[in-house]
Amino acid sequence: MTTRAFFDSVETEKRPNFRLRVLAVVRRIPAGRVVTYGDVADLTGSPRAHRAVGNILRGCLDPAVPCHRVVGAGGTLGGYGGNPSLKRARLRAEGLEVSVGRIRRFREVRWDGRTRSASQAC
DNA sequence: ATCCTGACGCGCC
DNA sequence: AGGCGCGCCAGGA
Repeated sequence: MTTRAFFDSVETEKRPNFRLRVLAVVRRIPAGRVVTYGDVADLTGSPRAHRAVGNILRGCLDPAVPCHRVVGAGGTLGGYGGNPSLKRARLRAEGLEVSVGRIRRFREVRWDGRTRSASQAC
């Protein structure tokens, strides 16, 4: 199944597996951009499921899912399976600045979920 | 079906 | 400014 077909199937279903929706959203996050757990929950259609989102990402080992781009509210780092340093490294590798456990210029790098391509001006 | 657990969020000390 | 506690939701036992 193509990526597009996968997204479509997820979008069209009324109440598809929450996990699939979460993964679908996370996969859309452009490199160099971040979203909060709450944002992901919102994009999946369950605005208050932010906590469940973290639960889902907890056991996500799929490299196709850039879960390091999912951060805490306000730009806090959030969790990463006990490897916050790895999360920082990956974010920095994408050009993001992290200081004292917070994403710098969070407002600017926060992805709104609208664009799928990373047309991000530095 | 019920209870418990969190990679959370946010209001309140 | 920082920490604590309660609320919330989907999964798994």
